[in-house]
Amino acid sequence: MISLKNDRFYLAADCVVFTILHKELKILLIRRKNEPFRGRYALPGGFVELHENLKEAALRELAEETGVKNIFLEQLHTYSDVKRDPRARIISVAYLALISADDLKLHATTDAELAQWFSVYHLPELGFDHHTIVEDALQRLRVKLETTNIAFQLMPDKFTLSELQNAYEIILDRKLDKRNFRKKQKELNLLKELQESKMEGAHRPAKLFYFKGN
Amino acid sequence: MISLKNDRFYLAADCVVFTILHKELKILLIRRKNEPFRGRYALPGGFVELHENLKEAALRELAEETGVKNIFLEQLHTYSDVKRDPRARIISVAYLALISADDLKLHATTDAELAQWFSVYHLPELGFDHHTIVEDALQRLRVKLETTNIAFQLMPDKFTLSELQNAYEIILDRKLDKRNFRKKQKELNLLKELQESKMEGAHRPAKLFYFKGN
DNA sequence: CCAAAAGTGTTAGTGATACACCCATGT
DNA sequence: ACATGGGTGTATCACTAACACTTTTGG
Repeated sequence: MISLKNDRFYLAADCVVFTILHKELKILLIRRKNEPFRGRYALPGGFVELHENLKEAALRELAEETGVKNIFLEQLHTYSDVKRDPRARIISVAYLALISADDLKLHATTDAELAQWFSVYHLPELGFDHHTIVEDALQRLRVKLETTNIAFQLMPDKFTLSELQNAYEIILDRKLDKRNFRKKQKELNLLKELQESKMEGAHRPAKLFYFKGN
Repeated sequence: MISLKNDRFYLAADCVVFTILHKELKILLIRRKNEPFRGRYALPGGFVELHENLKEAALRELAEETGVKNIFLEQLHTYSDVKRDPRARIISVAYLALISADDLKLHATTDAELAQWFSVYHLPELGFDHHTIVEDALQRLRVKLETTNIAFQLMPDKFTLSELQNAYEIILDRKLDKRNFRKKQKELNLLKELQESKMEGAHRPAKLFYFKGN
């Protein structure tokens, strides 16, 4: 896309990709190579092409910029302020994306030099209206965490109950009660206990579970 | 808009306007004067213009097609299937709109001949993907009804508790317990009782309330 | 006095919260 | 034996659900 015209709309799909890494809730940002906001960070994303729908565009952009596939995507909101992009009339459809830190490592690519993970609590300055988008996404993530099974999108295939609880605590930014958390998980009946245990550190090994739905 | 080109995107804002009328949950549909789907019904809406954002476009279209102003609007979802409009690549951003049947009468306009209210349970065939949009909107309305104060957007300024309960029952499509409903409203403390009563029919007059927030 | 909708409390059940100790392991 | 995180049950509180009769009016 060399030059943008002022007699039409352009459509972009931008992704707020969350993961949990090093006990922090992180989002993926890309350092911009071009104007506007050259050198600043922004959400991964780009222009939708005429032959694809929005979700396809979001998946394609993510694959190109980060190498990630099979990612969980949910449409968040569409941003349309007339002046949100100085170049032209660009409408951005934002997606909430979740990925397990495990899956991440498998897909590192060449383009990855420009991509970087930031704690949501220590973001750099972002281009466009991307701060607003990130806030909306975080809010949505929290609501969904407490009302759906979305959390498992952030977990590896096998995980311990403490790891799961940690994920909740990190996202909600508050402590949860261990016994109540485990009781609830048992009642929800979404997890299947494995025979394996996770051995690490000088303490009792933790049982591993996987998400079986119901 | 005479002819549409195939080298670009067009943006539309479409509204699912709910109201409660004659004890039914209704949505507003417009009979199409032009191809495609000429003669069929479709959601009110139209093309976004370059100088306005999506919400402004939705409000403008509603005003033009129905004369309604000051309506409650919330962005619902963006629909982008490549083939959703046979003419060109048209992306539709759908809005959930709520209006009190009272406010409605005040704003009837000339264009209104083409606009008509239909029970959500007895819709005619709709053009485009508008059936999907309506279903999504209804689902969202129900969730919001139970988690926010959105219901008051559908009520007149003054209303009785029975009228409010009726609105809930009509939207959720199930009976609610009268005593529990009233107790909950009292606890929520969002209503202010007026001195007036509503006298109609051969029975005890009902106290009127208005929504004061908190 | 009859019909019709308004109005009003109590009880049981279910889910959320608060809280403290023993267990299995590595060093 | 000690340090570390894993694992477990019970009591209280808050919210939801079920349920029936009296009141006020117009006709």
